[in-house]
Amino acid sequence: MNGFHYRIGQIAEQAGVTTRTLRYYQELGLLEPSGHSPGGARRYSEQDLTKVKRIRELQELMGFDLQAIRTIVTAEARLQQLREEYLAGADVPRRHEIVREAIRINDDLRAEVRARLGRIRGFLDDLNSKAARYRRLLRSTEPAAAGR
Amino acid sequence: MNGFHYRIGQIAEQAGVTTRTLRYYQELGLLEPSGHSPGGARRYSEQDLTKVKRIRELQELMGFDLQAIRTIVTAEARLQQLREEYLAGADVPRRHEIVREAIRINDDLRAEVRARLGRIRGFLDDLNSKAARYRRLLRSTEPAAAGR
DNA sequence: GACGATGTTAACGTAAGCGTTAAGTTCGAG
DNA sequence: CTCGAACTTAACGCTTACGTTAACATCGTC
Repeated sequence: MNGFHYRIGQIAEQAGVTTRTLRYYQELGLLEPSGHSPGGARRYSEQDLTKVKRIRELQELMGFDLQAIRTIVTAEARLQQLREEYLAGADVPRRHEIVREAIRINDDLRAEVRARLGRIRGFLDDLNSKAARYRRLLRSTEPAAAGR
Repeated sequence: MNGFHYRIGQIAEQAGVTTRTLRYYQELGLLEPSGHSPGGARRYSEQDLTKVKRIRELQELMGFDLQAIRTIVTAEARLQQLREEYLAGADVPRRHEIVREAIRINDDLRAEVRARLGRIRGFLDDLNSKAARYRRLLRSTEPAAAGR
């Protein structure tokens, strides 16, 4: 059902990384390919591609190292696992446990993202007021120029 | 007038870095101490501390490497130089040139910061909708619970 | 079934950003 | 003037996140 027909080179290109990077992520336990060819070559799914892009986002936008990212994606994989258990009709206490953990991880991450967002906003505000100052300075040396 | 009485260890502590980091920044031409003691020890000013913090912000918030940061802080140092020339009564075309360059650098940086801000916002939106889904999932398995 | 493109593992290499150590010098309080 | 804390340069070390190369296997198209 869930197809995994993509080769490593294709996923690498789509994600904007190299094949080395994908193998390295696997080494770290960050991203296991969804399947393998008869001969043993890695085969990836579209979900895998999404995961790679997510890892990159966490790296570039949040500046996390791969160990921290592993914690996050592991938690998310657990939720995926829950969905399967859920569909298979797992016992309720177990479901609760996993969802609560997912919520906790998600909330932590959200808090960090929000904090970062705030800091960047402040940084941008600084830049904006600097920009205004620069332009005032420019106008003050060029007082008689009308709009063009 | 402009005092530079701080020792490297004090600045390092204030900025949350080590002395090694400050010396490394100097190696890279990122931050020259404002002065020296008679014996040759580095002496920093409060402005220097501000610069260090700025470098750290560009590193942590924007993910720039130190080479890119060097370009930015160099441009800002040029503006500082302008102020001195300005006060000394430099010729107008030169002032224009430098201010325009400062504006260009500032605008480029602002564009990058805004882009990053947008991406992080999108990322946060994703997390928020995920959070909502998780909580719905939790409520669906716990239908009869009132507020506690 | 040939064969070029693409894949495999294993190993060493590399750049950035400092950490650490060594061996000596200077600072400043008493 | 002394003496411990803080500084100096110089050099090698270390971690992360891959890049690169070698030597070989497999894929899939003709």
